[in-house]
Amino acid sequence: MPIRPDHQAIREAISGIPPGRVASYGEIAARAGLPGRARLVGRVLRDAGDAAALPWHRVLRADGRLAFAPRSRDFLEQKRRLAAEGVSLKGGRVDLRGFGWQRDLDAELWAPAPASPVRRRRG
DNA sequence: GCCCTGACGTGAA
DNA sequence: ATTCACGCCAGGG
Repeated sequence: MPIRPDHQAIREAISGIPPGRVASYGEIAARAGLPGRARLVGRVLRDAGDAAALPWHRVLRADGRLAFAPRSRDFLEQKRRLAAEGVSLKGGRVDLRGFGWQRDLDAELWAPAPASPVRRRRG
């Protein structure tokens, strides 16, 4: 069985998603050093199956929707596991601004304006 | 090798 | 919000 550095990197990236947070396929691919290879991430997960101790439920599409058909067994299972970590779906999607692992730049800028001006020198 | 199908992403209409 | 067209590329037939 030839080694698959790519797959390994992807599995590691997935393992790194903290509980209660989620990441998109593309994000994982990028973190694994494989930008643009979102589909490969899906492939790896399919191959891995439920047996692998990977937090597969924390991986979803870039728009916050789960990758499975809304009434499929897998969809429900993923939804259940996410709920168990406090991640909920609203309108069938997860709010990436709240649960995303690497929140995007817009989100950063949107960040609640510091209630108090940042580092005021002693106030 | 060619064609089709994907646990995808993005931009345009 | 939806649909479409592409880009991507590993596998299966």
